Amino acid sequence: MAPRQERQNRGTTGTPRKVTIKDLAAELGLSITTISRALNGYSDVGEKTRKRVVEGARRLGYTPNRNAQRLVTRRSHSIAWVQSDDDNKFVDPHFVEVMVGVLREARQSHYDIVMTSETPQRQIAAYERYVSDGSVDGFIVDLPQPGDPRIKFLREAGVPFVVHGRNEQADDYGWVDVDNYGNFYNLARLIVSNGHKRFAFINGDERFMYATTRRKAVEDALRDMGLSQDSCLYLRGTHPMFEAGYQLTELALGEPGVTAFLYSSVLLAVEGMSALSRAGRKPGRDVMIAAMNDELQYLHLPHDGANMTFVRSSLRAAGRALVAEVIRQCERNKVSGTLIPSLFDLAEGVDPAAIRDKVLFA
Amino acid sequence: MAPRQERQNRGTTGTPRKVTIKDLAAELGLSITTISRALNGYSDVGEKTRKRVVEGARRLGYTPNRNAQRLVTRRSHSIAWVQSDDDNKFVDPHFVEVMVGVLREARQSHYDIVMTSETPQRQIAAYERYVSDGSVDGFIVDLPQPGDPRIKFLREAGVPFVVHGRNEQADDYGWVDVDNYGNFYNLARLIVSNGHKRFAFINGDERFMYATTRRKAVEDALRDMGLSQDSCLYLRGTHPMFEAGYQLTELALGEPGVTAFLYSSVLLAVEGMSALSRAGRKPGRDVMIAAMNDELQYLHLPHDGANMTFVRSSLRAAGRALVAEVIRQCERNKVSGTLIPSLFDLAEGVDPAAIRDKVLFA
DNA sequence: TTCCTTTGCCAAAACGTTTTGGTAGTATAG
DNA sequence: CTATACTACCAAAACGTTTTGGCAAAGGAA
Repeated sequence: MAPRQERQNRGTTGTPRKVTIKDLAAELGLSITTISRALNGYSDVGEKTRKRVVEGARRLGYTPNRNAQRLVTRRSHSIAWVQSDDDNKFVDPHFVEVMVGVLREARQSHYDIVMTSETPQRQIAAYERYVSDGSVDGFIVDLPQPGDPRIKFLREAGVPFVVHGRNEQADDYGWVDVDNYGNFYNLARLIVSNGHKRFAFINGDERFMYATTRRKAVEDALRDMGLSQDSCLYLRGTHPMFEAGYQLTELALGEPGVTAFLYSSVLLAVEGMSALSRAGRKPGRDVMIAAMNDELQYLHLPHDGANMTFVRSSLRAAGRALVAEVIRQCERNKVSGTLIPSLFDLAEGVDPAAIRDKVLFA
Repeated sequence: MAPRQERQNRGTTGTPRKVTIKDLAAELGLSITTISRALNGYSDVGEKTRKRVVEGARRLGYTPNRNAQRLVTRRSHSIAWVQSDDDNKFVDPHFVEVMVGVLREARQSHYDIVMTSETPQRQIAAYERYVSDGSVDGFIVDLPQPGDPRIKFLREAGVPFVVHGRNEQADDYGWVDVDNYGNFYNLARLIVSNGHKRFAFINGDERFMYATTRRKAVEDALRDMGLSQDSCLYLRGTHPMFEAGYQLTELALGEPGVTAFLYSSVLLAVEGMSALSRAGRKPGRDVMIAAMNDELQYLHLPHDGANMTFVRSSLRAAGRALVAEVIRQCERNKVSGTLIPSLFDLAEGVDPAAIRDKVLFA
């Protein structure tokens, strides 16, 4: 019978074997238990010993093997962000903006973000895989739709996740969102109270909740003010929102009596501006322009941007909040919603009387 | 100093215990060895048995625990992409374009992409952590600079990695790149051979290799044609390239004798176009416009885009190649460079005589 | 003195896989 | 007939940690 051999490094690479907790224990004449507990800050390790361990780890270049930690603690300290690879999602600057926040917060919290793209048909399969193979602790879900199957799946799986936005079942899960309803309700009132009899509302893609919520808010505002729905020329964009701003603005210019424009994104508004200026309309003088401003980093507002009225809210902040919430769930099993603050930036001469709260959220 | 923690007891989660290989073995009356080997396609498992195992796994919903696999195989099937969080990187559409390719290829190859952002100072520390804790198999490196410390570190660590671009030590590592030198050499010759005595070259940020390589290519082309370096009005942009295109084009318009414009990115070119049209210059008639076209998905070329001359190359393809290369290194330990093909799209009336190869790479 | 805490350390049992080195049993060759 | 090869399975070791349940030694209280 062959004696048990000490198995060595399998690979034929020249890289030296990594130093393990066992090596460090041998070097210091301590048990691996003590090494582990010293490095993890437990109180049953003497102060001198802890110092020795920390110093020894530094000297030998010891880093705990994360895969072993993951196996025994059943925690990966990673969260998955599954993207829908439909050829459009990624080129949306709104998405990139959220990503900056997500990555920044994850780094500060010592979590990893595992990014994947999957075709729309295989989305659920991707979630299923990550849930059952234990490679992540939680999930970020994007752009929820009504009755979103991803949310259904994750809820039933009983795994931590957070949604950027709210659909009709938002009581049942953790989310991060801006006050779409309140903001657009206020914007519609603001436009009307500034004397405009008819305005165009150029919305985002109605497949997504944020757009349907905004539409309803505007409709409700009109109704509450006793106005006909016809006061609003409603135009819906597609996702993402490039080009639509220009074309839909041109279209609206052909309609009679439209003196104000409400855009679902500053991106649309900027495109609309060039259609307006081409048509010889001047914002702040001939027409009123209002929009949701998501603080897209790369977008340089035109010089006459001061003539637009914005509800401003940071998508980066939303990204950070997403990660913070899902980590909270991972570590404390508590689910909550987070409303991202919004501010009104009024163009010169605009009367704020109709706005219920100038600062919606502090 | 981290606060000391007391002993923890494992919380009683509500979720049911996951089914392990042991459960499946017990269910089927087989050893865990056989289960493992059956599912991993080894030949020493009978065909009937394999069927039974696969079917049983499906029935019980068994998925191998990825963390256990990672521990024992020393393979994570993940690759890290460490971003430099300098507030600008992410908003660059070029980056997003690469990302689409990276994520797509990773999915198809069953690898995960672990994305992190780190401040420039802490970059190396991030690489160090990932190298030593075993959580990834390889790395993607972006936007190399001359003497890039990240490349130095990864080479010395002896770990698989691939660089998008080449610096002066490109023989020593795997890379994916476009033929920056050849393309810009040809573009400069093309401009001159079409009769232009003086042209503006609006380049990217010279901190990065792609920009310095392009500059050298243009200089060499002028020298090889026996022309003074003064034939080229050289203007450098910063990274990323928003706004610069407009301003630098305006600046160049103030210089005498400039009849052609060479842009390092189609993004700059589009911005330059509006400066040109504002100045009443018409591309294809008064001025010649040439640019590198990275096929940015979201960028809609203006209607008169047909009057520009492009070298076209897909950043998505580059993203895919990056992942393919690093996986190749992980699995076969072989390092190689990949040149992404480029095509010339000539504007109407442009004489291609000066181009050494119309299709640089097939 | 005796008894009870507290302090500081440790051996061993997990965690869930893959891989090694087998061994019966059957088929094939000589 | 025996020797050999192949087929189909398995027990146990290993991967590198964390956590459990200890146990001596020292200190304090009675």
